Amino acid sequence: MKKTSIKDIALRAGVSLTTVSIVVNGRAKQMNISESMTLKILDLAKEMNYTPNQFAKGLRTGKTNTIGLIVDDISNYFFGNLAKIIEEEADKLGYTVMFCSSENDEGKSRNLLNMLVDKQMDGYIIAPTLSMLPEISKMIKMNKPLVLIDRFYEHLETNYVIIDNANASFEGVEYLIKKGHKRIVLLTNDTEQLQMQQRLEGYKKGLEQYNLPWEESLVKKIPFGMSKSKLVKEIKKNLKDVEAKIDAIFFTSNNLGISGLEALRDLDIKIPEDVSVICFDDNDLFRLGMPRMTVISQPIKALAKKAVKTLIKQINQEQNKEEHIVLPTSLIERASVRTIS
Amino acid sequence: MKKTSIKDIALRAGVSLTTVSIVVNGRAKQMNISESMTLKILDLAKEMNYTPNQFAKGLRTGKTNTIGLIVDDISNYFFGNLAKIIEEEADKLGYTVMFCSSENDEGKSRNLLNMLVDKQMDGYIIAPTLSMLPEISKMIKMNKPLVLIDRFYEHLETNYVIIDNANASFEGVEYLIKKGHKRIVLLTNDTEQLQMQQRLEGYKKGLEQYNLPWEESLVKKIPFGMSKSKLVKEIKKNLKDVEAKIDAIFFTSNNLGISGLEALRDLDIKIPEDVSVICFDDNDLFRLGMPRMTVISQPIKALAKKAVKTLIKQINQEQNKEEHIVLPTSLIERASVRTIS
DNA sequence: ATGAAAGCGCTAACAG
DNA sequence: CTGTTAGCGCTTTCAT
Repeated sequence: MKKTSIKDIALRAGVSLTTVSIVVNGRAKQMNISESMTLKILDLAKEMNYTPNQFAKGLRTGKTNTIGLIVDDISNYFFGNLAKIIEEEADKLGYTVMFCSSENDEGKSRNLLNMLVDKQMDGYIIAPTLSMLPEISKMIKMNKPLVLIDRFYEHLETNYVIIDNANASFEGVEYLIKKGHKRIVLLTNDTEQLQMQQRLEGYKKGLEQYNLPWEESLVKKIPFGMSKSKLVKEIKKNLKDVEAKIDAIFFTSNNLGISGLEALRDLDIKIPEDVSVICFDDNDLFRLGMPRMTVISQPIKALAKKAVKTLIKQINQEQNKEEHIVLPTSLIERASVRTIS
Repeated sequence: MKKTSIKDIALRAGVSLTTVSIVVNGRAKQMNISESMTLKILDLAKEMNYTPNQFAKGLRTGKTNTIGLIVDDISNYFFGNLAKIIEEEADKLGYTVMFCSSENDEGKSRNLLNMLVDKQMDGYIIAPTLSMLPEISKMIKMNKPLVLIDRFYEHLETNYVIIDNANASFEGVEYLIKKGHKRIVLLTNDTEQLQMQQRLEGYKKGLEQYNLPWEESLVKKIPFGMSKSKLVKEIKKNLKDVEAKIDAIFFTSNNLGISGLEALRDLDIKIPEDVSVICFDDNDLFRLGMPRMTVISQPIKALAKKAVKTLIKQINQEQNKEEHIVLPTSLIERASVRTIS
């Protein structure tokens, strides 16, 4: 049982391919096809269970109605939710989404990109890793619709939608300081990625503004891309030597926070009695774990919606210059920070 | 700057399209193309940055090297991880994955299915909702490679890979009973989906085997597809009337467990002092929340791998009959169940 | 050992 | 108002 094609319909309707093509593409009216013929063809199409062959269509028109999405890790809370909403939004506009996880793997990232370009997505939403820069530049030169999300490259002219990382981080540190914390560990990743740099900036600025000394030893940089169990070990190692002399820890990501909690538990350090904790990103564990975490929450829904909207605008060539969208975060106060008097 | 095609290469190499096609598809040897020509073409292809046009290829061969994956919700812990591993495995075998979330929405599910079929995936991995049955039957009749995951239809001959739900649930109940619990609430979804039915069966069998009375009022069925906040409310409502007279609660899914914990906290019911708790599925909250949850963990990795393997086998027509794969779960003992003496 | 040509299903320019 | 035709890029059969 083969798929019915436009030809089959034309044959049975006794008209030409063109007529059928026009009708099934909903352009009967503007092409002045007779009502009766239109109806007849539509009926036939339904009866014969016609669906257009996307390859032929794509080959002909170059459009796929598909957008490619590359994130670090689809199983991660932040990206999973992002992906979900992007899919929902895209769906509303008649697009489907092809997801890929880059796994923060240099090689894989670039392959993915090439593969997606191969498959001729109509556009791309990408949480870029550093190694993607050459590929992404190339795509921009080729005029591929593209929006970066969560992070961007400083010297690349392109659409992006991100959060105000530096300010978010500043607010976190400020909050801790106002609660009387002085010695604050920033537990972050050892990466050049801009968003992490900016979170570090915000931390510095916070200390500065409140005349707290900058101490190199309080900034702990963990290598990127470790397995969960390794990460826990690494955090423990980093925490051990400062443990006794700190007031608070600021985890700069979801993953760091989750493994950080595990590490603290293993070390039998109590939150917030022994040390206050604040995390970037929110999730079920932070929301409901004990104690409930005070977090800096990203506007996931808004990020996703803006990204899709911007991309589609670009695809439809309704955009005249790059959009740089920076969304605010919100600090959600819960129970992981004590007051020091 | 247009994409280079096989034609461009042929032109510059001074040979025909055919020769180029053969070479770039790695069939030079078996077609006896001269070594020098092969090399020349390959070099040219690289230099000109050739990548095949997937539409043309697809149109011609009918293959896409893409598999479609439909899950309830990509942002859910279980499905997110499943999706990630499926993608990894597929990638190893040269396939890419197109994900969609069905949102458990009857209408959307069927649209998705049709859309994926439209896009001519080479095969499909589906966590089916009940409403998909007609579409899925149709696909099977059309001989589309297909494997169901997480659940299946009892009377449909098809590949599936699932866990032994009834036994998993039985083991959970047995564990509680052996710890001295007698009045066990099963908090589950109000759905016909087979896996939930089987979890109910397992619960019943557990009670039976240990001569505990079956009480209708201890089985709480929550409607499917609620928002998180509604779900919490609903669980609270269901728990209130039995609260004082129960020993333990068995949540039959990730989502129910998460919102269940929130509900219990709101009601100020302490785990495990006031009530013991056990959950289906594992996640960061269960693993690290307070108290750490005793759970029935699904072998996500194995499920994903088996699903991909089975599907690819079917795509390659190396399969002679349906595979029904049932994987065991494991009970992870943590701290949410007390011993009653 | 290589080339010519047909055709996959569809769209759009042009013709009538 | 509808039909004819060319061509998107690729693979494959058949011919040489």
